[in-house]
Amino acid sequence: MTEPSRYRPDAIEERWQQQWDQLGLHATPPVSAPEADTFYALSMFPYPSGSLHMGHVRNYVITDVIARAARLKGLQVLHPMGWDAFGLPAENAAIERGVDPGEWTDRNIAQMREQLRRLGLSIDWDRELATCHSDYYRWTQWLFLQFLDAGLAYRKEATVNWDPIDQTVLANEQVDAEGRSWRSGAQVEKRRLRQWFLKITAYADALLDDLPSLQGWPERVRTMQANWIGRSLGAELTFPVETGGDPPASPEAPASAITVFTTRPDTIFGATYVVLAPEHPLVAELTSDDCRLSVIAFCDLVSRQSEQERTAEDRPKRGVPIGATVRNPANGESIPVWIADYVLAEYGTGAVMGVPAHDQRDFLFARQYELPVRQVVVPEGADPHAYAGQAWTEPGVLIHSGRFDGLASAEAKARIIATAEAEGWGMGRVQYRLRDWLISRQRYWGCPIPVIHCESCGVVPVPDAQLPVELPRDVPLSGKGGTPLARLESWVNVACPCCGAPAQRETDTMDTFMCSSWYFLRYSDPHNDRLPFERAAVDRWLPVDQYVGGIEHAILHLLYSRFFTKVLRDRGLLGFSEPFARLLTQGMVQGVTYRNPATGLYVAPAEVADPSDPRDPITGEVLEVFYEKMSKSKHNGVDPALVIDRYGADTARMFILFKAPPEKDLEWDDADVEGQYRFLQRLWRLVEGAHGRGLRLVPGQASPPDGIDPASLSDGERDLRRAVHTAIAAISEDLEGDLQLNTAVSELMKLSNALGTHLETAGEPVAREALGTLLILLAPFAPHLAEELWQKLSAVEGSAFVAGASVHRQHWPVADPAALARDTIPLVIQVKGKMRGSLEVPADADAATLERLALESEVAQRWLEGQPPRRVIVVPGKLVNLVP
RNA sequence: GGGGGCAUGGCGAAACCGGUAGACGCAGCGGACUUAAAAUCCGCAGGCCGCGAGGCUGUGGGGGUUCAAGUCCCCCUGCCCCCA
Repeated sequence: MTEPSRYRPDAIEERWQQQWDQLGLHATPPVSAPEADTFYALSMFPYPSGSLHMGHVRNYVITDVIARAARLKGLQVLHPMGWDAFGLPAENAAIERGVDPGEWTDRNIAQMREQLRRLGLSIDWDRELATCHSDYYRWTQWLFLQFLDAGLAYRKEATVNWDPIDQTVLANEQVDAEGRSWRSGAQVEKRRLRQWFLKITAYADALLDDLPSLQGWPERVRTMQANWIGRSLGAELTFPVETGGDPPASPEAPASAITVFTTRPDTIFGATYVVLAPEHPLVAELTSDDCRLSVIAFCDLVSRQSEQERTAEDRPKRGVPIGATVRNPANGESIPVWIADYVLAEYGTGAVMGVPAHDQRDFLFARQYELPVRQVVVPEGADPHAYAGQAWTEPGVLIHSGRFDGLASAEAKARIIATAEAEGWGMGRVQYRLRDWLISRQRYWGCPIPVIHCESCGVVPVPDAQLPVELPRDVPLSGKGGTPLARLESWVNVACPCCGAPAQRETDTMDTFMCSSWYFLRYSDPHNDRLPFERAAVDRWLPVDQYVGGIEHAILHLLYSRFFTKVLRDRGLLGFSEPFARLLTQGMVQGVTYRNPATGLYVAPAEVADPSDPRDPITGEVLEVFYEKMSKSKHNGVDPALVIDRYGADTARMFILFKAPPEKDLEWDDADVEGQYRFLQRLWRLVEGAHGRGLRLVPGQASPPDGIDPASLSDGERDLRRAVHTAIAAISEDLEGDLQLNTAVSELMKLSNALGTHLETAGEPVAREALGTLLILLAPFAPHLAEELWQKLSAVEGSAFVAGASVHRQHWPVADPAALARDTIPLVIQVKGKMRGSLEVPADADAATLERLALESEVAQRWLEGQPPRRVIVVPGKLVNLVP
C-alpha cells in the first residue's frame, strides 16, 4: 500500500502551464469558422507598474473563466493580453533614478507577465502588444493622421487644464469634480496654450444615440456616459449693442451684437442684464473708458481662479459692469452688460442673459449687485405675486411675457425660438456638455504626434513611409520646463516633407488614452506591418463579446474607444459601430483595514496581535476595523504571489470567484481562502478514492450516459445523476446569463457534496459520468486541478499528453431533462399563505389531485378544524394554499 | 440640489416570472477518530417561547396591493456612486 498522495498545487500548476504552452492550447485558432462561432474575451489591459495586485487578478480570472468556458462550448476564442505602457510612472522613475523609461517599462512587463502566467490564464501570448513599442505606436500615429485627414484632429489655442505636478495639460474628463488631476491629484490650473484636440464633439450625437443599443452594458455606465455628453436643447439669442466702447459702438461698427446661449429661451422677458465671460473677445471692444481699469483688474483676478471656483453654485459670484448696454430683442428693453466669473468662455457662446428670477447663479449675482429681478415664469396654479425669495428654476407658466403670457414653458420655448428665427434675432441650438478631447501632453514618455511644422507649408503630416516617428532615446529628463523633446534639437529639426525647407517636429506627445482607444482592434491582427489591422480580421473578431474591467473607466476609456470605433468605421477601416458588445464592471478587492481612531494612522494587519480584539501595537488603543480598497498607504494589501505560493493559483481563483458576485466589491478574508483550499483538497481526495477503486474515465464519453439504463438505477444513483444534471444546468446558466460566477462555484460545491455521498455506492457508468462531468465543469474555474485529476483518471499509461486528451479540450456537457425528473416531490401546504407543512406527492399529479391530497392531509385537518376552506389556490409542482 | 444604486443570520452571500427566506461557504457549537492536538468525518445552527410535539416572530422603518411580498406600489431612514 502506498500513502495516498496529497494535493500539492506547487507540484502540478507549473507543470500543466508548461504542457499547455507546448501544445499551444491557448493559441487563437485561424479563423475558418462562421463568425457566429467566434468569441472575443477581453480584459482591460494593465499599466505595467511591475507588480500585479488583486484587482488585476480578479479582472483576469473572471475573463479567463469566460474564455475557457467558451472554448469548452466549442467556440473559437480570442483571449489576448497587452500593456498600456506609455505614461508618467516610467518617466518619473527615469527622473528619480536615472533609468531609461523604455528599459524600466520592459523590465516591469517581463515581471508582470511572469506573475500573470502563474495564474494559469488561457491567454494567447503570441498576440501580446505594448503600446510603447514602435511596432504598435507606429499605428497609433497612422491613426492620428487618419483623424487629421478627416478634419477631426486640429490645433487651437484654448484655456486648458494644467497639472502643476505632472507639468502637463489634461483633458476635461481627466479632471475630477474638485478640479483635481485624475493622476497626480493636484489642483489643476488654467492656462492658455496652443494644443491638439480631437473633435469628439462631432460624434456627440452618435455616441449618445447608440447608447441604448448597448444592452449588454450596465445601465449605470450608459447613464454616466449620457450625462457626460450632456445634450441639451436651447437657443442662441442676439442682443444688439446700444452703447459702449470708446468710441461708443456706432452704426459704423455694426459688429456689435452679443450672442448668448441659453437653455431657457422661455425666460427671455426676464433678462435684466447680459454677462460676458471675462475672456470674451468683445470685452475689449465694448468696455467704456470709465470702466476700463476695473475691468482689467477683474479679468486678472479671474484668470487665477479654477473653473470649479468660478462656477460652484454655493460660491459668491463676482463681476463688474463694462459700461455698455444692449437691447433685449424680445421686449426692446435696454439692459446693462457685465462680465462675471461664473460665465465661461468655453461653454456655449461665452455669454449668457441674466435672468435672476429663474436661475440660481443669476439670482445670487443680481442680489449681490442690486440688479432687478423680474419673474416671468410661475408654477402652475400659483399666485403670480407670491415672491419666493429665491429663483424658480422649474418649468411653469409665462407671465409678463407679452403675447407669450399663459403658455407653458415647453410650448413657450418652441414659440419663442420660432419667433426669434422669423425675426432674425436667434435660433434653436443643440448644446453639449462634452468638449473636444485635448490630446497634447508636454511629456516625454508618450507617442510622438507625427506632424512637422513648416513656415511655408504649415502643419504637414509625416508621410506614411517615414512612420513611425521614433521616440528618441537618451533624452535628459527633469520633469520641469515643458516638453523634453523640444530641447533635443537634432531630433526637432527636420526638412519639410513638402518643400524641403528647414522645419520642426511637433514636440508634444499624445495622451495615453489615445493608445488605449484602439488596442482591442490590434489584437485581431497584431503582427500586421502594412496596416493597423486588416479589415477582414477586425470584422471577424469584433465587437468584443465580453469586456471586463473596472468601473473607473466608465467615461474616459470607454467613451474614447467608442469614438475611435465610429471614426474608423466612417473611414471604412472596420464595419461595426460599437467596440464592446457586453461589458462587465468588476468590483474592487478590499482588504481588512485597521485604523487608530485617535491618531488616524493605519496599522498593518500583521502587527495586530489578536484580530478579535484589535489594538494598536504601540499604544494599546482599540482599533477601528473595516474593509477598504487595497493600497500601500493603508497597509491592507494582499500580494497575489504570496497567496499563490501558499495555496496555488486554483485556490486563489476559486476564492475570488466565490466570495462575491463579479460586480460587487470583494472583501479579502484569509479564513475564506483557507476554506476554498479545503474544498479543492476534498476534490483531490474524492478522485483519489475513486482512482483507488479502479474507476477510469473514457475521454469523450464522460457526459453521454453510455451504459446507463435509467430504469435499473438505484435511488442513490438517481440522486447522483440528478445532482450532476442540476449542476450542469445551473452552471451553464450562470455562465451564459448574468455571469453569476459565485453561484457557479457554489453549484460545484453542491455537486461535490453529492459525489461524496453517493460516489462509492454508485455503479461504474453513473460514477464515471458524475466524476467526468464534475471535472469538466470545474475546468474553467480551477484549470490546473481539473487537468491533473482528469489525467489521473483518463491518461493511458506510457502515451504522450496530446491536446485532445486535455480536460480543456472536452465538450461542455448538456443537462438531460430526464435525469432531472423525479417520481415524487414535496408539496408545500399553506394555510392562509403561511407554510404549515409539506407532503410527498407524485410529481405528475394534476391540480385536482393535489387539492384533494392537501385537504386530506393531517396539516389541513388540524388547521381547518373541519371547516371547508373558502378558497384553494393550487400551484402545480409547488404548493397548495388553503384559505379558510 | 438632480440622477442612479444598495440595505437579507455573527460574517460573505443565495432565492426563476410574486409561491417553503437564508442555498453554498466562513466563523461557531456538539460528536467520532486520537494519549493529546492538528487534519479528517458525522451532526446542529435566524431570533424568541416550549421538556417536547409545536407555536410566535423575522429580509433597514412605516403603510398598501394580493390567497401569497425579500421580490410589486407609496412614504421615511441610512449608506454608496455619478453629475452639479
